[in-house]
Amino acid sequence: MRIATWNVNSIRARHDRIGAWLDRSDVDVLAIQELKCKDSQFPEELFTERGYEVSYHGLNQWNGVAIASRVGLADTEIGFEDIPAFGSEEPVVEARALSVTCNDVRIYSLYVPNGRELDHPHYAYKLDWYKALTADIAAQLSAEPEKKLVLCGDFNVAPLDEDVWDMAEFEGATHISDAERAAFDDLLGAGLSEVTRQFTPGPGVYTFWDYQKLRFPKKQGMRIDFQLASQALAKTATAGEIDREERKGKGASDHAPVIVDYDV
DNA sequence: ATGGCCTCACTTTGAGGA
Repeated sequence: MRIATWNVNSIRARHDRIGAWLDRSDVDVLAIQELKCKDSQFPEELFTERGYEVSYHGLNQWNGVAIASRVGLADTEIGFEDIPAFGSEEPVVEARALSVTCNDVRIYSLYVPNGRELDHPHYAYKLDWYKALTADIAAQLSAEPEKKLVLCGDFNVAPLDEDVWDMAEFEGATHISDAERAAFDDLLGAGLSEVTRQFTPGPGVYTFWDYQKLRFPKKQGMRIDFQLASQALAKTATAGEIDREERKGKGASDHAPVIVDYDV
């Protein structure tokens, strides 16, 4: 079973590139983040024409998550237990989490909040979001230790110093702070292993390159997109890759697809 | 040439991204 995660940065702007990528990537399941559209604008035919079922959740021009599968797709859940809301006036639960079951594997598509600045309310929201997600996953794996489950997504944390091109550039910035890295580690502590790094070792290996300042040609990126699998699933991982070819050329997303093959 | 972006919307500037 071949599973990919990809922050596409607008499913409408990326429509043709996503179709071409599906045609050549041979993935069974694709977890998508940053749809940047509401449900009524979602291009279902992009997936159904290729034999994929698809579940999606988009509220407006921000965020949005989906999962497409050609090996079955059941029990769609939007959000997770006690998912935090954001906003001071009228807090809103954003479209950042969706899960489905494909071929007996519970699969999540997650778009973790960015955090913006260390002293911004969005940063506290990001940490709260991690905490609630960790509690939900820990409860599931505690109740069912052999459950096959994988969190796919844009985690908006660079767990290691080598996951950014220059730590000096990130002094005082989000994505590399101790609290964010601790939140990511705590999530792993719920019973998950990050399965992509073993197949794509660094340094200098990234999943995101900013559109600005020629970050991609200069090889200045960040590793922030991952697959976190429960032990029962992680032990079946046989191969993985970051498709940085997909970052090339006009009209690319700023994130590359991250693919893992599981022997299930 | 020593800086260089992209997407969306009640667009023609501002917000958000990371």
